[in-house]
Amino acid sequence: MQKYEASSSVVRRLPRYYRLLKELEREGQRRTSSRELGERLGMTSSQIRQDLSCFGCFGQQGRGYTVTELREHLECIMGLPQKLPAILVGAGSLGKVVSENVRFEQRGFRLTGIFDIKPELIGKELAGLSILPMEQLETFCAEHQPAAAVLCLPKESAQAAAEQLVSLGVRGLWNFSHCDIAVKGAKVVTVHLDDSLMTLSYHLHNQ
Amino acid sequence: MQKYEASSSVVRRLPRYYRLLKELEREGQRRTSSRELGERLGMTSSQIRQDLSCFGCFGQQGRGYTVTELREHLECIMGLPQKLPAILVGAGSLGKVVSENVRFEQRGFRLTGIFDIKPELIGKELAGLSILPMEQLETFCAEHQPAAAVLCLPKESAQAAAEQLVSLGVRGLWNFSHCDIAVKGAKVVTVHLDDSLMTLSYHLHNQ
DNA sequence: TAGATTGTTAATCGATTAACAATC
DNA sequence: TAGATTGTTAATCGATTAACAATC
Repeated sequence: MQKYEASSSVVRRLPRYYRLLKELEREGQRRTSSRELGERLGMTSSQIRQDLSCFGCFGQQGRGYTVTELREHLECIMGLPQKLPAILVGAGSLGKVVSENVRFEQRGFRLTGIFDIKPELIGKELAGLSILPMEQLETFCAEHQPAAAVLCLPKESAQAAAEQLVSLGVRGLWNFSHCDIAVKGAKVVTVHLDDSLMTLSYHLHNQ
Repeated sequence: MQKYEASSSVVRRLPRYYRLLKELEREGQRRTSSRELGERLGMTSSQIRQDLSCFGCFGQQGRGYTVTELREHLECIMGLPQKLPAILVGAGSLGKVVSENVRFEQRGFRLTGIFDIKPELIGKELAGLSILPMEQLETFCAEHQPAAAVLCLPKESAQAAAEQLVSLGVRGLWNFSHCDIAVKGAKVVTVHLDDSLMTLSYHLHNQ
């Protein structure tokens, strides 16, 4: 596994590049250039070349890039083929939508377990998995070694659950709880829907 | 309505400040300082003072900030009390969760209408509103003048719906469709769950 | 008064853009 | 060969951090 040196500004843009390349593939386009990519994304061709250069050389001077080839390279850079085992903690309405709507298999993960604390949810099926009680979390993790966990918990219990998960070997958290989480030894990516909506409010308020 | 000059880096941090201040209020704390805020958020006190200075002077030299006062200022800066009328377009599973879980009233908006194209959803209730058919969108907008719309549509129909909404007077779009949207005359804030998950994959893949 | 902390100006750092030699 | 476009180095721009006078 190759390691790269890229700033978080660069990493945040990789999925956009990936999305556009898949779109170009659907449109049947074979080759492209940093100029074309830049135009379609509303950014400079310089930035695209600069970003890609963090990871290697994927084009040909004078000829540009092969769409499929570049798309595959981006997939590998982001680790999408690895399909790391992941679990979902919290099977309420939000957890349900996330488990059913997010295409984990195409995004680097494989959902292998779903947990909730509520007795009435245990045994119900979600995304093809039977919801398990939190008491089984420890033995499940020992057996299946999930690398990541999706947190769909109320904010009061999120931090404690995060710490438990990390102690059980989880290295990445995708956090939907309405709070920030701080844990040592794991990467946390938080989705703050409320923050996103507030920035929209800001922009509408300030012209 | 006062206009401010703040970069998007600053705007993105405002909700975090706001969240922390509400937390401090819950903890019963009266006063705080840029040093304390910075420590709790893992950033420098300089940045916090610099960010706030885009909008005015909210502290006292030597004494810091009053928690509640600063929280109220942030609320006004982000326009949270304005409660702009907003509609939801697309009442599928994602739209359902968004309408039921997002606290629009505390985030600058008021949900006044929900629309879907599927006949079997029309008339059903969601977030206290009866789902309306898309055919009524135009007359509804003429009457209620929604300032914003939440888009929970498949990516194929998102762009066209966005354009229609903007032509009907909508000035802001909160986009959950799995695509980017480009419209003139409106602010678009897109929530790319897939992108967020891919950055987690990237970080786990690259150590 | 002495210590603390703001708001702001200056210095530094990092990210974006421009330029260009290499070469397809 | 001439035109196009990469990968990379240099220049510019913007954002973050440091420093400090003002003052509570």
